[in-house]
This record gives sequence, C-alpha cells and structure tokens, in this order.
Amino acid sequence: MEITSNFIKTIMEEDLKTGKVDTIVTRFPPEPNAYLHIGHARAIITNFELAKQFNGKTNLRFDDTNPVKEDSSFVEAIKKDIEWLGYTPAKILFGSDYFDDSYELAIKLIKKGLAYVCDLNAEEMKEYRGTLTTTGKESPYRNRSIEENLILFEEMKNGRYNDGEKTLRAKIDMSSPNMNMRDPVIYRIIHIEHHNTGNKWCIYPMYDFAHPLQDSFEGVTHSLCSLEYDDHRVLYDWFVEKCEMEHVPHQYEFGRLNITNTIMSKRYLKQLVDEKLVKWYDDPRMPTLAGLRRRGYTRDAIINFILSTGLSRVNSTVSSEMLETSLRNDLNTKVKRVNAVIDPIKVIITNYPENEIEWIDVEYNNDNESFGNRKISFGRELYIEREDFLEEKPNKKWKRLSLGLEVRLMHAYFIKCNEVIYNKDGSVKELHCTYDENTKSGSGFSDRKPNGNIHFVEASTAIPAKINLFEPLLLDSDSKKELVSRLNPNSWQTFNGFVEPSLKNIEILERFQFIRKGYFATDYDSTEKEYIFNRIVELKSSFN
RNA sequence: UGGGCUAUGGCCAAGUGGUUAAGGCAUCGGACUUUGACUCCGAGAUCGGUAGUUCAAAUCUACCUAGCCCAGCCA
Repeated sequence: MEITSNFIKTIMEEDLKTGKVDTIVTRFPPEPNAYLHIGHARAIITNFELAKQFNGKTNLRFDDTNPVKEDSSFVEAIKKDIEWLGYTPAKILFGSDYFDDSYELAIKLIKKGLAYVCDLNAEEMKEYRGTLTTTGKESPYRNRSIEENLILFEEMKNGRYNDGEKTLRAKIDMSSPNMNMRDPVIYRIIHIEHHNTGNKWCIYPMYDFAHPLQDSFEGVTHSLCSLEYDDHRVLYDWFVEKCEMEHVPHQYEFGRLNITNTIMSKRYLKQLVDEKLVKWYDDPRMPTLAGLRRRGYTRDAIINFILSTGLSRVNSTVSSEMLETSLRNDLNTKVKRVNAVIDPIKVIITNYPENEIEWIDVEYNNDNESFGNRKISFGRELYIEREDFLEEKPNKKWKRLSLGLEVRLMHAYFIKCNEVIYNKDGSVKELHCTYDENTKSGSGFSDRKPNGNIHFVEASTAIPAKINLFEPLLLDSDSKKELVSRLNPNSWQTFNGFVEPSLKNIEILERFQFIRKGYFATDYDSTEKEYIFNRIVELKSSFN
C-alpha cells in the first residue's frame, strides 16, 4: 500500500517537476518527552512514506530545545518505535546539535538590528503583548543599541543572569494581528542540565527560532507539521530569510488524527501513567505504539490504517473500527487462526460413543495457503462459547445454538440441542446435544442448512489456558472522572478457557477484542513471533 | 470590522470548470460458507448556505453560517 493522493504529495510532485527541489527531504521531529502514540504515526508514516515514494530521505530529529521537559529515556523509546514501524532514518539528530549555530545566528540577528535583549519579566511581557483584539505595545528595551544587545546576550550566555531575568527577542511587529509576530522570544535563560549538552548552555532557543534553522541546515525541503503551526509559518519564513539561510525549507501543515473512543492527548496518557492506572506507557491498554505493539498490533496494520485514513487539512476523527479492520486484515494473512473457547460451557453429545476421539484434518481459516493443515479433535464432550448459546432464538438473525436448533460445529458435525442442564444459580451448566454423523464437514452433505456455524474444542484433549481480554481505553470524555471510572479492573480480564491441542506450550493467550466477528484466538507463531513471544513473557510476569 | 485555517453521504477521503461525484470504514439487503470472518452482488451524497460568473461549477467570485487554532520565557 502506498500513499495514493493527498495535497502534500501533489505539492511534492509539482516541486519536483518544476525543479524547485531535486530531492525530497523530510524529517520527523518529536520532542523526547513522552512515548509516541497512534496519532504520531500519521506524521511518521507520512514523512517516511512520502520521501520513500520520491526516492528522498527522512531524518529523525529530536526536538530537545527545552531541557526542563525532556529526557533521554524517551529518546530510546521513540527510536525503537520508529524502527519497529520499519523505518530507517537517513540521519538521527538532535536539535541540540545546532546550539552553536543558532547562537551564532542569534548574534547575526542582533547585528542586523533584528533582535534585542529584553528585561521584561513574563508577566510584563504578557501585558505588553496585548490581546487577540488589541495591539501590543513595544518593550522599553526594544531600542537598545546593537553593542549593548551584543554584550547583554553574551552575558546571558555566560550565566550572569537568573532564569527569566532576560530574554532575547526578535524585533518584528508588536501590532501584528498574528500574535506570533509580536516580538517573539527566541532565547530564554534556563539553568538546568540538558540531557545532551550537559551544562554547556544556560540559554536555550525557542522552537520557533530553532526549528526553521535546523530544517535549513539539514536540507529539509518539506517540513511537515500539524495545523496549529499554520500561524507560525510566517515566522518560520521570517527567520529563514533574516538569518540569510542558504537552503530555504518550506513548512506545510496537515490535520491531526484522532480515533473515536480513545484518548490521545499526551496530557491524559501521562496522567494514566502517573496515577498508576496503567503499568507504563507500553501497557496494552494504551494507544501508544508501544502499547499497541504489546497488544499484538502489527506494523503493517498500523501503516495501512494510517494510509487508508488519508491526509488533509482537517483535524479528523476516524472510527476505531478502521484500526481494527486493518489489524484483522493483516492478521488474517499472517497469524494462524485457531480455536479457543474463552468462557466455556460443556456440551455432551449423547449419541457419540464414550472414550472415543476423532481427529480431523483441517485447514486454517486464513487468507494464507502456506499455513497448511492441522488436526483438531472431536469427541463426546466438548466446550463451546457461553455466548454461542441462548435457550430461545431471540430473532431470526441469531445464527448460533438454541434449544431445538441445529448448528454446525466448525470443521465437524451438525449438532442439535435437546436439553439444558442448569446450575443451582440458574446459569447454564451443560447442554445435551445429538450429532448427525452424516453431516461431517467435507462430506458434501447438503440436505439441510444449519442455523449457523460455531466453534468448539474437545474437552479431554483441549489445553487449559488463561486467556486475556483487553478492553481498549474507551474514553469518550475529557473529564478525569470518566478517565478513572472507565479504567476498571475489567479492562484487563483473564479467563480460564481452553484452546485446541495444536497450541501446545501456550498458557496465556489473548483473544483480541476487535476480532469480534468470529471467536478465534490467535496463535502467534507467525511473522510477529518475536514480539508475540516477548509479549507473552511480559504478560506472564504482569500477572504474577 | 483581531488574525489564520477548514467545510464533499454516519466516519475518513479523492476530485483543481465539462462522463451517471473515486475508494475505504460503518450500516442495510442478498448469495455463499468448515467463523455472523473472508469473498461476491446490491442499496445510499448534487458537494455547509445564499447569490453570482459561465454554454457548463463540488471545483471561480461575493456574502453568510458553523467548527478548529492563536494572547508559554512549551513544542
């Protein structure tokens, strides 16, 4: 699958055609202050795929210009996620690699009379900036001489001032209707150790200043970012122009991706971790890439999902079903589908001989012929899924077992339910059924149609297994109350179920909640083997 | 009379003046069935509104409406 058509691709094609650029260079610039989530996947995949399609290249650049928020532990996690998605950055860089350069360029701006050191504190600066509907007023420090600015800025760099005491600002236009142009701060004082540059610096460039310059240094041609930076583009261009950058990159904005019933904002994900409502950012219930990976999502499912949602200048909210569909389609070709009964009720086939087991050679129900066959067993005592039985057929759409009705046991025979045995509490204990030996699967029997197909496992040969069901983060409200209440223990439930005999050595399985159109657990000896194996190990330890 | 952006079926999204407005997801109807999966048929929009320009507009213009973003020494 590849990116079919979107406005950025069109721009790139045009730029290539007109010779505006020779090679497409993009970059993915995460701030290393959290784990990547599925929303970031849109930016990652767009940047990498687009460059790939045009034989260009993509850098990974950690945007680490604010040491108070960032941490190198996130750097590794982010690298791992990108690698997992199958992308190899042309270069891996840090914003902090350019601190010397941006310092020099700041001096250049001062010398051109386009930047000044300002003594206003944060509160005063806010006052002077004005509001959305009123213009700002100029700082009293705005017209310091170039010489004075040069000295003060150097003193800032040398640590003579405390945090917040002075800033370096671009001299643009305090009456601009675009707030970003009202003399934005380009350097601030922060006396804190930086995870990359240590204590070398106590002044750090702001995003708006650093970013366009970094893009330029790296030869980025198309700098993609989200819609909220639209207002910043004019500033972006201003810095590139005024700093007289040789290479001129261009910024293009696209809409953010949201998914229904999922929280995606960094703030809430952090809250879940901080309040220990989840174990960590890679908890399988989290919509982070690491969480989805642990949960069994494949890279292709995620990439196909992102590509199928397209890209535009609209912040979109796509249905979570699309994500599930991508996964189901991908798994269907990669992961063998096998029988597992998660919440069993016993079925006795009263007309089947005791102590006899029949082995049936069956195909996997996958879109992958290379999987070959395996054997499943059939006998007098079976387990079926509790939800596959209702005493009375509730409506004509019910395609499962009911009293007096006949269904096909997948790969085996038709059975008819004759009697329901109850527990004392009124719940169903077991079902007494009869089978029709003429109806064996593959025999060509076609005299009558069953009321559906259900799966089963044979009781004596089935392997007991703990089967996990993860409920995804289903949060449709921003309120904290909602956040907490939805994260009940049931969001991670373990059932004592049974799996078919071919699944030896597996004690814990997941039945993906999203494979709801069918009742199969997945056996993981597939292309995702390594991850799956690791996940099972992790899960085991999680439950101890 | 702050500025910017956006508006195509339930959800995404192609379409850049000229066939019956692609496709995916979801839904409904049907066929098939060793999963209600898969597959296969079939169903649904006149393009936020209004007025213009034009032989011809979702595509151009004007006005209107709605939604999102911006007043961090965050990114």
